[in-house]
Amino acid sequence: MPDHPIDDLFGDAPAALPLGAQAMLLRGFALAQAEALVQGVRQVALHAPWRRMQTPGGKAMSVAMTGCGPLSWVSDRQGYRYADRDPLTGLPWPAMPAAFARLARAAAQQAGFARFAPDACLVNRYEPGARMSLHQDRDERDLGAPIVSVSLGLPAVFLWGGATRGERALRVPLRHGDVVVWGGVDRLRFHGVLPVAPGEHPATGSFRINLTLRKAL
DNA sequence: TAGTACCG
DNA sequence: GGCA
Repeated sequence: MPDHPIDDLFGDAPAALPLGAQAMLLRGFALAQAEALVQGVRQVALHAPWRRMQTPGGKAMSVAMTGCGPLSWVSDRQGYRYADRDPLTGLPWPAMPAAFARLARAAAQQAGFARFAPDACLVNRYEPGARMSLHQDRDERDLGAPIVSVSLGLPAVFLWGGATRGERALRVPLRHGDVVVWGGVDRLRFHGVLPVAPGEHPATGSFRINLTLRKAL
């Protein structure tokens, strides 16, 4: 039996599910905007190409990334940071598509965070087998703003952990159009993504796309 | 340690 | 899944 009320979310569920005191899964929240969001991702990737970043330890991540907005998150042997230019091209990151910021603000408000104004969007592209190990989003200056994470295309299992790496992580299935918002006391929760299973989705083909919107400054 | 290897 |  589950030792958490939402330990198994593979079945049908309400449109909004609490993952913590200040963390919420908004099922299908981005569905109506999904086409515009995917088109925005294509536009961003034209100017800031997909690349697999290196961890500070020198290992390549399995997830291909790009970004948009005044700032975007980067990782290399030097460490994690936000940069105002794409290290690959030397150019400023592409502007954040209006649909991204609009969706993020609406999702944040729905989850109880008013006036969320993201200035950074990290775009993650998962091919089958790609994963993200348990980590914290802690490179933003102002940890008062929430994180808004939008799932598009292939489904994935989201790992929703605790304040320490050791705490058992909840397994949350995420599908096309789902949005997860976390902030406040849950802002530094560990989280990750299990390896994505092979498949095809009408919106994204053989990929899962994840938009992660933050206030970096 | 936003990763992988190896062990049970 | 847990450990280094």
